[in-house]
Amino acid sequence: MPKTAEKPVPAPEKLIFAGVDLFRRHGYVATPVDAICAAAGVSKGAFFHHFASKEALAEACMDKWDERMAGWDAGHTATAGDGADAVTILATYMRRSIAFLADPKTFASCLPGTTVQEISESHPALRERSNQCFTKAHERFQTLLAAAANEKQTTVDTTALARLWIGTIQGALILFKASRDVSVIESNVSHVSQYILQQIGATDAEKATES
Amino acid sequence: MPKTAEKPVPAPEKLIFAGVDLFRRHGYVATPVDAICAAAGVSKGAFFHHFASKEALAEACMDKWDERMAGWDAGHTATAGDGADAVTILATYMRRSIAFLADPKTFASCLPGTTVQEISESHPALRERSNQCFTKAHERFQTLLAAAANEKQTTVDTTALARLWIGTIQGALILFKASRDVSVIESNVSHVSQYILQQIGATDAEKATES
DNA sequence: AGGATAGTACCGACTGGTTGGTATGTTTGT
DNA sequence: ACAAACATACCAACCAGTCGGTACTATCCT
Repeated sequence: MPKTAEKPVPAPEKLIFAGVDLFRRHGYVATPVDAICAAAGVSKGAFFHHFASKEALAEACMDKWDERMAGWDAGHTATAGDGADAVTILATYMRRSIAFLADPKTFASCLPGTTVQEISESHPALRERSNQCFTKAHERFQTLLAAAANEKQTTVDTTALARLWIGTIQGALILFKASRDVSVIESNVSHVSQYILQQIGATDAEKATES
Repeated sequence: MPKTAEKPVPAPEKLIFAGVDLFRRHGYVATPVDAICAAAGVSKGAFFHHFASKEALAEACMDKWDERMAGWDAGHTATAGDGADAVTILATYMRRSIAFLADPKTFASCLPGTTVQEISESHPALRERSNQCFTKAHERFQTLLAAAANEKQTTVDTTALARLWIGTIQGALILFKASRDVSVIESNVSHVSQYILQQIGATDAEKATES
């Protein structure tokens, strides 16, 4: 047996993974440190060895979340970017986002969105992290938006439209959590994506890109 | 002193009032019963005399919230309803909603929206109440929408548009909580109100109603 | 080589404070 | 007198965070 590597996932990573999952499902306040440890298969001693506090773990989770979302965005543009025009890239990005958001397996709850509501007035550092997640996602989307607008020679407030996109997703997720009806996500987000394409000046043909 | 009436606000009402306020600001989980009692100036014994549990109070708060929102909606339509056409009523309703939502004194946090995120997976009864609040608000808005669509002889999915309206508000409030920037609310909600009016088939003149 | 030293990762019993809820008694309106 | 409306003291469970200790490895001194 010549070192048949069996990577021993380090405790911090296991804790972050479990934290993201539990915080998303039960919220920051309602998730006890013990539950995170149990889910990660790690002792409490190890937890506080690697993280100064529960809040510190939450911050790390937020970073992880942003990393994941950035990865998803990058993964998309890498696939669709080959030779396609900017409007098509934007349109397919939005269409794929809908499918991604509506899939209960991968999504159905946004970490910063869930967290910021509870801790907005009590944990300034965590609020700031949540805001950063939104800002980063905003910027990534705005890039696609600006390219499309430039291609169409239209002058639009890409900042406002990007905020609308992020906000629509957050709102749709809340309505989903209340109603348990995934169709809200699809309905709301696709309405807004139509509106955005229209503001950019896309033709009807461009709006209806293949999946 | 011939009974110079000084209505002795009953304890349940005081508790509901304080509950709505605290739950909105700190969330359901992070708000201790003691804090609600202190804010209401009521003893803990009185609390559990009137409410079976913390969850029962939260349900009552949710009802109170719905009542308030319904009152606001009714108050509006009573003012604007005199002889005005349905499209104008809808347009001014949405415009006034923006001002209402963006005013930190009266709003900046929605009780069912804040609550449902935390308790969606742990308190089914509370989740159902939150959903009811959304449904009721949805129905009230859909009425305005249907009247306007009927007036314009346009066929639109008023259910979808009403969900979009509610969702947009929820999303805008999350982004506001993260960024502390009220302009997100104004920006997002007015974009969607433009979209809705456009779907209804309103003229540009109708879209730009006086405040 | 090998023993002392030090640093890192980890364990789990424990602590001090908090929480939702209760038990028991007192006041108040009728 | 009797019940509803309160008040106070209390409890068991729970929670974030601590602390003394162990196992393992790396480094250094002789």
